Amino acid sequence: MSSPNGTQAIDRAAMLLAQVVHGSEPVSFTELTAACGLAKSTTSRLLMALERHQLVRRDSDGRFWPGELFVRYAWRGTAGAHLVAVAQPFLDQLGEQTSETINLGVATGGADGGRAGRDRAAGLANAGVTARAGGGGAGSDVGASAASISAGDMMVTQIAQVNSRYMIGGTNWVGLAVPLHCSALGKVLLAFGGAAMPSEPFEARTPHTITTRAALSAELGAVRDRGYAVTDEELEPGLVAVAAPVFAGGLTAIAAISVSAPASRLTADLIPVTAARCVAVASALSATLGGPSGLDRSRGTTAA
Amino acid sequence: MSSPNGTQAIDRAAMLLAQVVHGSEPVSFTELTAACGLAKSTTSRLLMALERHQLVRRDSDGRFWPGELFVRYAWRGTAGAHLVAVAQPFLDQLGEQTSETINLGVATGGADGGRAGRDRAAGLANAGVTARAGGGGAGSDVGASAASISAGDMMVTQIAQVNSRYMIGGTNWVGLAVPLHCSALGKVLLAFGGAAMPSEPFEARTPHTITTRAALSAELGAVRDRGYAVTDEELEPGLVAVAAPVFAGGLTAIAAISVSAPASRLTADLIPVTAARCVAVASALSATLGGPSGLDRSRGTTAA
DNA sequence: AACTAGGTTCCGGAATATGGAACTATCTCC
DNA sequence: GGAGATAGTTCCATATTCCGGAACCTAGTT
Repeated sequence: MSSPNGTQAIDRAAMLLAQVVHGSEPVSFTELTAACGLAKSTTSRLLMALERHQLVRRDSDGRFWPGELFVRYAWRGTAGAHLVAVAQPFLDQLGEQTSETINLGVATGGADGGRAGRDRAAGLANAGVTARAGGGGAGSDVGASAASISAGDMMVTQIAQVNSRYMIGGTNWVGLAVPLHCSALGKVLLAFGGAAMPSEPFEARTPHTITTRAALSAELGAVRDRGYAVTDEELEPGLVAVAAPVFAGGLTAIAAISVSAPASRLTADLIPVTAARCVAVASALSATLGGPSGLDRSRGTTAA
Repeated sequence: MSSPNGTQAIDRAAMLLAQVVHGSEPVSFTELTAACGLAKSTTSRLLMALERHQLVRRDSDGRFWPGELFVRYAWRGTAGAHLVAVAQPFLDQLGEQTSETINLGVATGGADGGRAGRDRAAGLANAGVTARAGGGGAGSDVGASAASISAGDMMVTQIAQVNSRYMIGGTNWVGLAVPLHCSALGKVLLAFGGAAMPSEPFEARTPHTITTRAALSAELGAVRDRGYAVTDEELEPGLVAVAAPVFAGGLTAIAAISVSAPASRLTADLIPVTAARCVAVASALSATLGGPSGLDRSRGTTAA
């Protein structure tokens, strides 16, 4: 009835799995039965099967975490490539809409920089919690002294690109890292928690570059309000760009999507509509990645 | 018969999923039916169910990749914490065996450093391949110019710890980053591809610190041969440590586990046996994460 | 146009998953 | 310390759900 596909068991198991992987908190057996509306016995059987296959893991409190298969995948080093693969159709779509250069960027660098830094930060922040899972010995000191690491600023690296259809447009920027304070991608990551504030002084790439922390903070507030960032000849003379954040189920942006064009084409009147398209596409990607769509970040738990 | 648990469908689906996530290459439908020994119709039904739930993804060639749920998880930022959680029981075990300070370390930092750097590197290296998945527009330039990013050396950051049982032992090093060339964790990461070679000159932390690239290269060769690294008062006078690599299904170490002690306790005669324990535990963790156990890295595909 | 490869849909049959109830283990409160 | 509540697993008869062979479809090849 509910599954006209002949895959009821798998649909249910996948539902459980999604619940476990989705939430940042570990989930209890009872919460899962309730959330998925399954009988206790069924839930138990399914979860034990998932655990057997390392798709979920149980801590000593009996709560469920994403299993070893997920951890392995995350550390395998292919997640970056897969983000590009997942994002590509979205970037293509934006490219078709705008005809301009589209980029996907992530934070990198810093002494404890980029994704590594955020992983580590999250790891350390949660370590007090997660250590409990160990069950046994001395894990209690874990979690102290996390904040002291920092030197060298983060940058934003462009990891995928769709080329402009015009003859004048962005060259190939894939692999290129640029400062956060003067790029649209960077401003978005800063505004939405995807990167740490760089240290002063800010390099003045052009006469329009924002060079003070106060001015940048104000700008980031505006970015949060609008939901997108703009750089108007702040990185390179004649280059205008807009960017919007990509989320993956968390509160912080994991990446950003930008549209870049010569100032002569991306004029002031065109910026809002272009930015809106950029935001829409970034939101769609976020939704695909399980994040809250756009700026509508409010829900707590999933209902039945 | 095969599944005495009443979860045949899920066992089979999990088997398919493991095949897809395990391999670094995308897997074709036919390969999956063969590898799992299932009927075409069954495989088709199961895979469609998995795809519906974003557990696998199909590219334009019809081959299967890990799904959005995995990508989302990997970028959610909790993978670091979960590595700690998964590793903790192993670290505890090693702590009980040795009574000394145990650490789990990962590479961080560098201008394109740590995990971020490796993700990016992998992403860029594979982008030519994965971009095809996009189906549509201009992805062909993607993949060029990857190698040019580097400035500032990587370090190794300790992300979990088990304390020594002795009164004299390691203080809390969680969150602390140390140079690669003079730490056992760092040497292991360097030897097994988990970190990039630092630039000269190497800081001489003690009179025993290795300070030349040639000497370090030779040492790393020895580390690869032995399967573990030793630092004998090279980081701090009186501090001796051994470390072994952790793999997660790839060729490069994702982390390392170390045993640290005062030189007076971890004497030359004790080093081999302690190192052997460290290697055994690191291999066990690698196995849990799906990596080849220890140094025995040879198999290609999984058999039936 | 016929053939092959790769994959999906259909359908009857029966193996398999289901869920209520019984059971065990752990807390909590009196 | 015993009764009761809470959390989760095992059991078992039932029929629902999944299985797999065969037909079918779509592209690419000769």
